[in-house]
Amino acid sequence: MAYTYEYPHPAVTADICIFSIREGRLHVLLIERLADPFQGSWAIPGGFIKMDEDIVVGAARELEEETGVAGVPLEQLGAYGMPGRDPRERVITVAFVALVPSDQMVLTAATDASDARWFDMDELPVLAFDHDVILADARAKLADKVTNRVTETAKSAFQFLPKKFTLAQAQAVFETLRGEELDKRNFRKWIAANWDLVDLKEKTSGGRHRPAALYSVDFV
Amino acid sequence: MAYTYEYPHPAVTADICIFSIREGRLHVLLIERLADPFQGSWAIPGGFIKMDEDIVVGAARELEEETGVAGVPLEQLGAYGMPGRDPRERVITVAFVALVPSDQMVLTAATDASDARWFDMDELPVLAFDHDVILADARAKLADKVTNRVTETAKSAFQFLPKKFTLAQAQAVFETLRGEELDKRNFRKWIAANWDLVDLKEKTSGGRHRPAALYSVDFV
DNA sequence: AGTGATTGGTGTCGATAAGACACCACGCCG
DNA sequence: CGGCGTGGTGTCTTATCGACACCAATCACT
Repeated sequence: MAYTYEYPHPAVTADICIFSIREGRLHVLLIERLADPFQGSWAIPGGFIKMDEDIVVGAARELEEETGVAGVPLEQLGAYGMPGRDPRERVITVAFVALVPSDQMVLTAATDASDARWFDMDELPVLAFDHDVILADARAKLADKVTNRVTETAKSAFQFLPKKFTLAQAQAVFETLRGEELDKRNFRKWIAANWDLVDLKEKTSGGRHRPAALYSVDFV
Repeated sequence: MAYTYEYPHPAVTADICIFSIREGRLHVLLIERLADPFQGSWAIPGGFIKMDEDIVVGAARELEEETGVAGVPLEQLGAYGMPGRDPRERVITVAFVALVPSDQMVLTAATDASDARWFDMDELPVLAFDHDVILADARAKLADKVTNRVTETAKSAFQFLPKKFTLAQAQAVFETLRGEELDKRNFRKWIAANWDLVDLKEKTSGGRHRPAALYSVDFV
């Protein structure tokens, strides 16, 4: 079956920059391209938009197909459409940013037969197409989102923490997401002011150091 | 001539929200649709992306074709692609925001035979497609851009002022762009801190009131 | 039991930005 | 010459941010 148009149409894809934290470091999920162009290169996962689905829905579908993760808030980054970015045909991609908990992802990436791997953001391979540019923009957007407002995206940050967590653990997560070190006292002021922390009146034990108080978060 | 693809492709357009100030009020340029769908409705100008041009280049081309204005910084707003937003076929549009000087526009809109009109943002007609949503997003983005940073877009604000202007004139322009009234003293502090104003040591005359000092801006 | 290592936990100060707010100055017109 | 209309100025409060240093509690080891 073929589709014919009076005028040329570009292909439109949705690419999703899927960030996670693994072993305390920011990672991004990339897939290895099995076919030309850029065969063997790594690329941001994504795929073609279907004709009957909204762009963000298509992005969510691709995300679920490729990782099994659903219900994640997706933030649109923008459209990238430089001619020649795909040597086969004109492809315009709409990029999204997602932040997903690492443990869900490990599971699915393992069962998924396709060649997908987490990459440390500081050890990226050469990327296909213009995905290096997109990923850099996505990295900046992620840091900005998590830094500033109490958005859905920022709430996802707490998925990297156990239900009961210490403030030091929380600080490590936000430092990783923001890509910079934070002052301990200033961070504690910030998190107390911006999130509804519940003091569980419990303490850690077992470390060869002073026990830490445990907290949980209440979302409004 | 026809173009055939193995899989269906959406059409991709660039729509440009062209803002200007006319008689002290924020206006947007809309065109009347001559053909179905939405024949007779007003719409944001835009058009199809060519296969060999970048999206922002296509947006600039459409802007110039429809208004004669070139060299204007375009800011991408995002992609809009809800299915059914165009009843004919699947159309994904990438929206841009432009701020152009009013006098250039009057000239071109007059020579342009197509039916284009400036609309006061407070007296908008019913719009075709989902252009009401896009325009609302564009309005917010415009206000944000002009408010905060010293960007190219913000520099365009000074195009609505004569080379020699009074601070009251400048305040009126920024109030219009931001959509809110500003405190006189705070505005003067802000503009002095953020822009390189040159005191021309001249004064207005002719008003039945105290003369105003004239300034010009030096861009860095 | 003592000591050192390790992480937990706390408060102040200064700079900066933003917003609220009121009065006199000056030229023109009548 | 008086009043109308716009021009022009400074202080205070508040909130936010970042820089910055010390003691506390537990554990491991001796």
